[in-house]
Amino acid sequence: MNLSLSDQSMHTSSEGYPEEEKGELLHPCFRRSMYDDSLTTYSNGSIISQLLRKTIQSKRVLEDNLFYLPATTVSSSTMADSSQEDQSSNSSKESMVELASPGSHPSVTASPPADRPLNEHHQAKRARVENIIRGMAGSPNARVPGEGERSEADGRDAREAYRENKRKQRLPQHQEHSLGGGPGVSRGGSGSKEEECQRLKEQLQTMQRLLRQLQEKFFQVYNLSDSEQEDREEVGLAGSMECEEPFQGSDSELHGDQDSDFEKRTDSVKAGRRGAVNGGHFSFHKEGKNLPETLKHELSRAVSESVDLVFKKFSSTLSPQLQMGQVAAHVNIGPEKKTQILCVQEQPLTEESMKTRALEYYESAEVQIPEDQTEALSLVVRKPPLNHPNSVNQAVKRPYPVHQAPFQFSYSAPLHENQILEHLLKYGPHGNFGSLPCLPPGVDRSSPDSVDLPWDTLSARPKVSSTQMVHHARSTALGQVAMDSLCLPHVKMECGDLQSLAERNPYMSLNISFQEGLTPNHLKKAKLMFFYTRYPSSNVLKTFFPDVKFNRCITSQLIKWFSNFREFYYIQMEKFARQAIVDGVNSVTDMSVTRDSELFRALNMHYNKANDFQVPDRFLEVAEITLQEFFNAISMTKDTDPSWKKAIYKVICKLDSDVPDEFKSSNCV
DNA sequence: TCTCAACCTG
DNA sequence: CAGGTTGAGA
Repeated sequence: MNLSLSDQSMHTSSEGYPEEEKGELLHPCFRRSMYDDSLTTYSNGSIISQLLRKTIQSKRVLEDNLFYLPATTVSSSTMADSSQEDQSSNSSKESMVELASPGSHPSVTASPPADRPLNEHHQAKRARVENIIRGMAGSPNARVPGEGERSEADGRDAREAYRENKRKQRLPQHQEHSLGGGPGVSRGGSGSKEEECQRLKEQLQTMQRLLRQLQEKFFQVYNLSDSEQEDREEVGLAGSMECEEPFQGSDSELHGDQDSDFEKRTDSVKAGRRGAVNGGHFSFHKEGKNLPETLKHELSRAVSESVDLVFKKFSSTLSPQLQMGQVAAHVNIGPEKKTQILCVQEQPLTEESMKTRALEYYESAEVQIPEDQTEALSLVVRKPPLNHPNSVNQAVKRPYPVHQAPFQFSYSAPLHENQILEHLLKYGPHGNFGSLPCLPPGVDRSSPDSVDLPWDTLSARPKVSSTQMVHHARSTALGQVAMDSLCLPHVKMECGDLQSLAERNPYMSLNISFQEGLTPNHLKKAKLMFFYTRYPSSNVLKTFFPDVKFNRCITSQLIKWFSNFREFYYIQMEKFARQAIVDGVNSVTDMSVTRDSELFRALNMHYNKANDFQVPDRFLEVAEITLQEFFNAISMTKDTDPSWKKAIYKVICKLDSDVPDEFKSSNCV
C-alpha cells in the first residue's frame, strides 16, 4: 500500500494544492471549507463580472433558457453526493425550504414560466442590475483559519465573490424572518411592491444570465464542446450546471474504467435530481401576495444553487486531474503512470472508501491504539526466540504490551466477549516473570509467560508446548471452575478426566493466561534452576514455582523436566569425558570446566540459550566434578558395569546448592 | 506393591 | 521434551 498516495489523496481533496495547479484550475475555491458562509465574509461581485466579461461565447439559446436555470439548478442542487454535501448546498436547501410555502403548488419544470420576461424593457433593466451587482464592492477577505495564505487564483476570488453575493442577497431574508417584518429589500429601499417586484425580477434575470455565462465559462475552460452543452440543454438542464457527460467523460479519458462506486454515485445524483424536479420547489408561478419576497428568494437561491453547482462540478471534475498531477509530482513518476495513480485517487470518497483509506493509513503508519483495543487475535506478532533452544522458542511473543499492540482494526468487527476476556486473562491477574534481580542488565524480562503462548500458533507449536498447555489447562480446569469454559480444544489431554472437559470447552486456550499451569517461562526458569539443583525435591519445586497450581500432573511434569535436564547433563559429561580420553588426556586434573570450555558452552546453550543468565560458579565446579567422575570411571573401565553411572549420580546429587530466593518470585524470568 | 529415576524411543 | 519401560529400593 502506498501510504503517501492514500494520504495525499485524502489531504489534497480538502486542503492544499500546488501553486500552479491552484492558479490554473481554480480549484482552491472548490474546497469544502470555502463554502462556509460563516468563514467567508467578503465578496466581490465585480470579480464575477470580470470573469463573465471574459466569456467569449455567447450562446444564442441563452435568453431562451434563462428561466430554466433556477428550476434545473434547484433540482440539481440535490445532486451533490454525500461526500461533497457541504454547507453551500445546505444553504441552498435552506432557501428551498424557506420557499416551500404552503400555498405554493409544485411546479413541473418542464413547463416554462408564464411570466417569462424577455422584453427589451427587462433587458435594459437587467443591464442596470448587472451594473449594480458589478458595483458591489469587495473588501479584503478574512481568510479561513487554517487555510493557506498562498496566492490563490481568481477561481477562489470568483467563489468568494459569489458567496458574498449570496450572503448579501440572503441577508434580507433572514432579517425578514427573524424580525417577522413584511417584505422588504434591504438594498435600495424602493417604494411600492410592484416596483420592487419588477426590480427583483430583473435582478433575477440578470443573475441568471450571469450564471449562464459562468456556465459557459466553465465549459469553455474545460474545452467542452458546444454539442455537449447543447446536449445538456436539450435534456432540460440547459440552465443547470449539471453536466454528467463531461464529468464522466473526463473520468473515462483519464482512467478508462468507470468505478462502480462512481457510477453508483452518479446514479444517486440522477435520482436526487429527479426527485428534486418532482418536488418542484421553484416556480415563477408563485405570484402570491408576497411576490417580491418570493422573487427575492428565488434570486438568492438561484444564484446560490447555480453557483454551488458550478463549483461542485468544478470540484468533481477537476479535482481528479489536480490530484493526479499532484500525485504524479509527489511520486515522481512519468505521465504513463498517471492513469494508474488516478485510479487510486479517483475512487469516490464513499464511506467505505474512506474507511479503507483510513485503515490503510493507520496500518501503514503502524498507528498504535490505546488499551481499549481488544481485537486480540489479529494482533499477535511473531515472538523473537526465547532463551532456550527447545521448541518453546517457536512460540510467539507479543512485542508490545497490549496497550501498544500494532493497530490492525476492523471497523466492522465488534469486540467479542471472549476476546476481551482473553486479554483480561492474559494480562490482568498475573504479572508473571517480569524482572529477576539476579539477572544482569539487558536480560530479556519482557516476556511474561502468559504472553508467550500464542493464540494463533498453537497448532504449529511443537509437542512440548502443547503438552505444557495440556498440563496448564488441566490444572486450570481443576482449580478454576469459573474458567471451565476456557479450555484448549485441540490439545491432546494427558489426563483422561480432564480431556473431556477440555473437549467440551472450546476456549480452553485461554487458560494459557493462568499461571497454575506450566508455561515456557516456567520451563525456562526450571532450566536456570538446574544450574543450582540437579535433584530438586518436590518442596523445592513448590517453593520456587509459587504461581503454579500444583497437582500430580504438574509435579510429575516438573520432575520429568529435571530428569530430562539431568539426562542431557550426564550425556554431555560422558561424551566429553570419553572425548578427553580419546584425545589422550591422562590426568583427571586436566579435566576442568570453565566458561570457555566447550562443555560449558553446550550446557549453557541448553539451559541458558539466550545467555541472559549469569551461570553461578558453583555450577562450573559441579560440572567439573561430574566430568572428572565420568573420566575416572571410564578410565578405570567401570563403564562395563551396566549400573556404573549410579555411583556418579550418587555423588552429584549431593552437590546441589540452594536456589536463590530470587527464583521464588513468580516473575523472575 | 508402590515410587522413583534411568533409560529408551519418538 | 514427553511417553513408556525397567529395575532398584522402600
